Amino acid sequence: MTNYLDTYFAALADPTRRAVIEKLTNGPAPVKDLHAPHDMALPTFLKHLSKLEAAGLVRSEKKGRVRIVHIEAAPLKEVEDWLGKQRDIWEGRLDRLERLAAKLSDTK
Amino acid sequence: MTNYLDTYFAALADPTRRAVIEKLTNGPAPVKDLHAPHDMALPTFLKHLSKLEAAGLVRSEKKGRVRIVHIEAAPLKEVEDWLGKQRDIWEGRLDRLERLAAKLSDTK
DNA sequence: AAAAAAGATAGCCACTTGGCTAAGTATCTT
DNA sequence: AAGATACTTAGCCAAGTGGCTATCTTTTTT
Repeated sequence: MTNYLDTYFAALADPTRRAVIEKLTNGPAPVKDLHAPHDMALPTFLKHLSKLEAAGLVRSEKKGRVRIVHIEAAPLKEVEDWLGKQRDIWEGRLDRLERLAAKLSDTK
Repeated sequence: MTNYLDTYFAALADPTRRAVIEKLTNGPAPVKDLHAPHDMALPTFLKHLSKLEAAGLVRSEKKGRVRIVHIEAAPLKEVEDWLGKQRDIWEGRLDRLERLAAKLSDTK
């Protein structure tokens, strides 16, 4: 039962990788640009990138000698949805079934 | 610059720990009950719990020989907010400054 | 007072992670 | 054709993670 959420959360549990995501929300970028602000060796940075890509949070294509990376929206939505669902419950909101039940008992 | 988000995401990057969070949204519970559905030794499970508590996603007090665990809402909200912020940008929505700029250039 | 219940602590292990350097492979530029 | 650019690959390492068993300690229960 290894959920995709595992890899999503794991991929986001690192400041370097979150910074990459943040930058990519402004549009695709080549590896070099993404690497520039991070004070670490390129191979180290590439490991972060490939972890993001393995998780499916990011995709990339190579054009010439440059690799262009772009964000993948859907997974982040999934993570957000999981969190939202938990919040709905702990905030005491009713889920659909409970709403329906409440409605039915109202009209009786 | 080690953000709290690091530990939040890391703590949530495991199905056992997310299951605990899910269960706790329905209210506080003792360690035994939280452990029951998970097929692993208690000490192993306790490590997961203490990781959740170290991250601040959960708190607990001991009453007699039982430890009652309850969820902490604020951190999950923070995680959700970070994700929401990213989505706002990649969906092409404008942030406050940009809205302001747009407004100003409209009225000129 | 003894036994059972509920955790806590200690210590071991295989595997992953995040960092590095060194060296290789393409693809432009000059 | 040579040199510079932009990655890529390989291999090493220390620290962290998730799992286990065995052994306490502390409350209840009987």
